[in-house]
Amino acid sequence: MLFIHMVERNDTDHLSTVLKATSDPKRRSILTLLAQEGPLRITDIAARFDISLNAVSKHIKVLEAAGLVTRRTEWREHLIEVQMGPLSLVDQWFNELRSIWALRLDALEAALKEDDND
Amino acid sequence: MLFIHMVERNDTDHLSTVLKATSDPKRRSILTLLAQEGPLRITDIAARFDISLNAVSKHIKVLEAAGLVTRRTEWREHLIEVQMGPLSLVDQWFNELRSIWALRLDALEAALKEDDND
DNA sequence: CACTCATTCACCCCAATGGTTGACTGACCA
DNA sequence: TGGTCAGTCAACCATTGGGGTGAATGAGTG
Repeated sequence: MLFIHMVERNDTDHLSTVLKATSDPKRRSILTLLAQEGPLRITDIAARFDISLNAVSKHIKVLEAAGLVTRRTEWREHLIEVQMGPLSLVDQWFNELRSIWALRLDALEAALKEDDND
Repeated sequence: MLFIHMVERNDTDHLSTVLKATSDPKRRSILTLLAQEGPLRITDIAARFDISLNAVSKHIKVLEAAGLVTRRTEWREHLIEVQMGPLSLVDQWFNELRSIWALRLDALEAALKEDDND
């Protein structure tokens, strides 16, 4: 089983991890870079940003834990690839929140209409 | 001008703030509560969760800074109301990332087809 | 003016985060 | 086997973050 480190206790935790991972501008830049250039090595990523190799390595680990990135160790290099999957977890939660909110407004509106009839 | 504290230096910062604000499970719970029950006082919110009034006050400030919540000081109470607006900022960024990614895949596919013709 | 209630402020605590440097592992090359 | 390159580990530092307590503010109410 690959991606063991990506498994989370529950969805709430995973959602938190994804949101936190994307909340850092540098990590978002990394994701964008990977999206446009395809799989890259840690070293390549470090070269683009004014950041130490070590710092990039840590960022990648955070993204990896969120499942936003996977690692393909090929040859002696680690190829890092972006993954869009986890984003839908966020979409899902947002839409849930929005629908809960809309539901309440609908009920409120209905109640007001009811009031009109009195 | 209302919502001065909500104004951010730039969109990137605002996006980070929104993502960070939503990355905390307790804050997400607060947002959900507000979505289903409508505007509530800080005290009301604190009563639902096993958390001090002070902690809630801090969370609200974080959500407020992200624009995910607004405060209507009515009477002697602060009514906190959820705002869906900032969520679309995240949607937007996600969709941008996805389209950058898709674009690269399309180009790759085209290149492969080109290769077939040789 | 005194009292109460809602919220914030000022600190303190501790855990986590982003960053650094320097040493280490592991794979390939000569 | 010695060298070089990719990446991680370990230790450290400064900052932030979530939480708590107790005092202060500020707007009603009596």
